[in-house]
Amino acid sequence: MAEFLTPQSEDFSKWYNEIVLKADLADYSPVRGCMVIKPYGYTLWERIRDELDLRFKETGHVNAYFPLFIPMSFLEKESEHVKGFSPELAVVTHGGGKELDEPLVVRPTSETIIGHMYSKWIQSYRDLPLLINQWANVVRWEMRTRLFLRTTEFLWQERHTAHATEEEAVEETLRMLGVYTDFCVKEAAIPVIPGRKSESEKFAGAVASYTIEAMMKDGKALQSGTSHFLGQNFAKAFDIQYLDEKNKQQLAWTTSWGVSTRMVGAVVMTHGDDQGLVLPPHLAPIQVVIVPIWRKNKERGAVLEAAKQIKERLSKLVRVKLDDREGFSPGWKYNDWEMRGVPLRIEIGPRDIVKQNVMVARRDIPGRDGKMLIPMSEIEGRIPAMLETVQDAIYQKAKDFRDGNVRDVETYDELKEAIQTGFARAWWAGDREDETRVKDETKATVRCIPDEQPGGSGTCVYTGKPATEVAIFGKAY
RNA sequence: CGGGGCGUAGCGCAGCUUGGUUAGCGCGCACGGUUUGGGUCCGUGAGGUCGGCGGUUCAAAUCCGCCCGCCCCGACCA
Repeated sequence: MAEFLTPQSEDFSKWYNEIVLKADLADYSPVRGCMVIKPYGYTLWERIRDELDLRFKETGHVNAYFPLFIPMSFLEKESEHVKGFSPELAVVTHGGGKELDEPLVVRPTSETIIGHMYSKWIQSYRDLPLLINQWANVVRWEMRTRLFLRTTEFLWQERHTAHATEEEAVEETLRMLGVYTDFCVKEAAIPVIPGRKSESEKFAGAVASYTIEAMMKDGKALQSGTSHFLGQNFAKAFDIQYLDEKNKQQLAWTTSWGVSTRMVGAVVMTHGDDQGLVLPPHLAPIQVVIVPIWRKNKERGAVLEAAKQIKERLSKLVRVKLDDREGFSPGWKYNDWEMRGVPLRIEIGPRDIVKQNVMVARRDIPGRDGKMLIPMSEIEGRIPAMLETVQDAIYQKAKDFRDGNVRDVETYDELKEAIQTGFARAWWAGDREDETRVKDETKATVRCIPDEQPGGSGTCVYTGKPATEVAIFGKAY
């Protein structure tokens, strides 16, 4: 069989680029660093978006929209924030043919403009908490870009909240990390390690950043969502104050958190194989594809009719597509849909019609092993259940892979070895400078201080100092 | 910004070293037929400022100079 894709083992990076293009997720744009998200990729993003949005609304949030342009001076109000973002800002200096009095930045994130608005909207403790989410595009002028993983413009959701007390804001920050974790596990079938960001990795302007870290199939880490406790930093900068029950002015506590189109890349690199994408059934734009088969022209009508009926019956339950394209052999279609990661394929031909069966093939199990005959009368009962089986199976597979590539290490040498193929977990008591040195020496960074701690204490893998926490180290995207 | 690679049909490439017919090949695309249980076969056809500009030459895809763009690796980042 001819090779359609560079095998992952040969060049993972090349595999990724090829599959994103070939599966029609995205295409390069004429503008450097930007991408066009094609319908198939966008539908996948819509599925991610819808699932997250549902969860946001369940946790009491509403959607709104804030403008793309932000006055430059807003960014400058929070010193850490501007320091972090200024190297990657796109700045508009002209409008309507005239130079602007004040340059506008294209939002790299919206803490500042939302902070400004919140200060207007929040007067009393009765206005709190304020919980607003927006789905938007943002622009960060990155030096090096990759489809979905890091593009100059990307889509995301950013949710910004303001609270009366520190406890409530911290609770919100952590609660949402839980929501992201739940989404990743249940919908994207991606095992993640939730935890706290180290000093040097945290968000510009945050008191503390939290993250969910996922392991890609090449052993590298992908930060797949972040949640920030902003303390009163932005409340101070934007004067977000409220009157409490005792008629005293108080500064609010704010949080922000986001998930981006990078999640698409995470799905691709967590589940994909040498045949192409493997999409989790809960997010797959097409969950079941029906491929009709006929030998002679006179068989065509009956097969197509049966295929249509199956589609009709299934379409009430799942996202199903009938591939009735002419001029492509069934084998060609099998490969095509496998490349696109469709979780289940139903093959139906003359033999099946006689026996009232259909052949169902699982994307996650290649070849004959993944095929089974099921009676046509049972498809409504069996297909949705099989989708759940696939969903669970690919999660378990990803989790086994992840767990098999996280090593507990005690020495620096062991750490260096472990991060060649995955993550290292080690006692850690280093500061910002230690982190930088570790990065320079190993190319790996502290991905997070995981929520799940062994307890007790140990010796820091780098400094040798007593440590009370373990950290996850890995090479990152 | 440093290092590497590349730019010839929609995609992937050959041709360039050693300048010389009408610039080829595979895939894809269009049409006709054949076929379809794991990437069918045959035929016909459309499609090119050879990345751009300049130079050398009787003659440039090919040699020289400058520029532009893209991809990969590194420094920065969700």
